[in-house]
Amino acid sequence: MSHTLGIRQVQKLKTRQALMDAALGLLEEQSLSSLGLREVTRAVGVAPTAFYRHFRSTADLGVALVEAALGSLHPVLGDLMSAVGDSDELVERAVDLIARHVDAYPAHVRFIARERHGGVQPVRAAIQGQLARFAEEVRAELAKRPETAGWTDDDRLMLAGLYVDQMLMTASLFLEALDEPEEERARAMRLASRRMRLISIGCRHWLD
Amino acid sequence: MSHTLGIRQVQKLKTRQALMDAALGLLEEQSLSSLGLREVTRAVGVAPTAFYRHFRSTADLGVALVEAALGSLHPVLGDLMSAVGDSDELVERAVDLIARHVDAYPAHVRFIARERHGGVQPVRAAIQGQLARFAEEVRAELAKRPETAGWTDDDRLMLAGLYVDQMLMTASLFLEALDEPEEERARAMRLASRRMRLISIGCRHWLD
DNA sequence: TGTACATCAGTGAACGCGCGTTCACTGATGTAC
DNA sequence: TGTACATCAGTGAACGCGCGTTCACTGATGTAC
Repeated sequence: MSHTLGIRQVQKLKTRQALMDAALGLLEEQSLSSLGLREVTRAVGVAPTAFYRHFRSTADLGVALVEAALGSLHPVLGDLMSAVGDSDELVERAVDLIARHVDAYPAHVRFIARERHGGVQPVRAAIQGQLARFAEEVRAELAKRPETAGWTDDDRLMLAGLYVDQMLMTASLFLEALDEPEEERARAMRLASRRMRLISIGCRHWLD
Repeated sequence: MSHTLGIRQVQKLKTRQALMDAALGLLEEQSLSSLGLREVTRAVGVAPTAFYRHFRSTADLGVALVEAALGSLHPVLGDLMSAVGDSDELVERAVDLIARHVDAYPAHVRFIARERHGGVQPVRAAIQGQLARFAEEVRAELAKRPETAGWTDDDRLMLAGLYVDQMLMTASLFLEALDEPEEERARAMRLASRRMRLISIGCRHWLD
C-alpha cells in the first residue's frame, strides 16, 4: 500500500517550494513584515491568486519557512552532539560545522536571525518554540555526559539554551562575513572559537 | 554668548521627537522595513509631507532611533562598569540594571533587538557600529581590572563583545517576560544570572 | 480499456485603498536696519 | 521700538502605482464504473 504522489500533488508541492524559495530570496533585503504576496508570486511567475492555494498569508508562509530553516539546522545540532573528543576539539568542530551550514544555507540562517525578534508574532512564536525544542534536546544529551554530572536539570537547560543562542550568534556573525575576504572570515571563526571555549571553561568549573 | 533655541527650533524638535516616539510605538508590532511614512505622520497628527522636514525616509528615521535607543542604553553600561564587588554581586547588579532598563524603555530595547538583524541595511550598520563602540569601551574598562591581567587585548575584546551580546540577549529575554506574571519574570532573571555567572567563571579560568 | 463526471491548482479581470512623492502655498518666527 | 523683508515648518491637493482580496473561470488530473 505504498502511496506515490499524483502528478497534481507533485506539481503543487513544486509551486509551494518555489514560493518559499522566492520568498527567502526576497527576504535577503527586507523583513517578513514588509514582504508582499504579489512580490512573491511575481518572482515565481504565477498569478497572485495562486498564492492562496498554498498559504493563507505571508505570515503563514513565514511559519512554513521556520520549519524549513530550522529543519535544515537541526541535523547540524545532531552532528554537534554526537561528536566526541576533548573540549577544544569539540569547539573547533562546532565552529566548523556552523560555518559550513552558513555557507550552504545563508538564506535560512538570515531568515531565522532576522525573524527571531521580528515583527510577525506567529513567526516569532514558531521560532521560539522550535529553539526551545532544540535546547531541550541539548539538555537531554548533556544529561548523558560526564561533564554535567552532579548538575541540576535546570542548570543543564540553562547551559543548553546558552549553547543554542551562541550557535545562532555565531551563525549570524559568519553571515556578516560571508562576502568578506578569507582573512576576515578566519578572524570571525577564531573569535567564535574563543567565545565558545570561554563558555566551555565556565561549564567545566560550574560546580567549583 | 549662550545660545537658547528659538521658538521655531524648539517646535521643530518637538515634532521630530513626536515622530520618533510615534514610530517606536508603531514598531511594537511590525519591523522598520514595513513602517510607512504616512502611518507615522497620522499617529502624530501632522501632514504626510511634514515628515520630509525631519527625515529623508523611514530608514533615515530608523538611524535616528538607533542613536536614541542606544543612547538610553549607554548609561546602563556605564553603571555596570563603574560597579565594584565580587563577581556574583556584579552579576546580580547587571541583571537588575538590565531589568530596570527594559521596564523603563521597552520600545527602545525591542527596536534594537528587532533591527539589529533587520531588513534595513543602514540601520543594521548603525547598530553594529554603536555596539562595536560599546564593546571597545568595555574592553578599555576590562584592561584596568585585575581579572584580565595577563590577557591579550584581543581576548579582552572577545570577552567585551560576549558581555555586550549577553546584555542584549538578557534584555530581549526580559522583554518577552514583560507582560508575564511576576513569577515568570523572576524565573527569567534567575536564568539570566546563571548564564552570566557561567561566563564570569569561564573568564576567571581563562588563563588556566 | 474507455467513458463520464468530479476535483482543484492556477488564471485573469476587477475592486477599492493607501502608499510615497511633487508642488505651490501659508503664515508664524526670525532678522536687518 | 517699529517696519520691511526673509526664512522655513507645516499644509493640502494631486499624481500614478502596486497592494490584498473577491470571483467566476478553465482545463489537466483523478476517480468510479
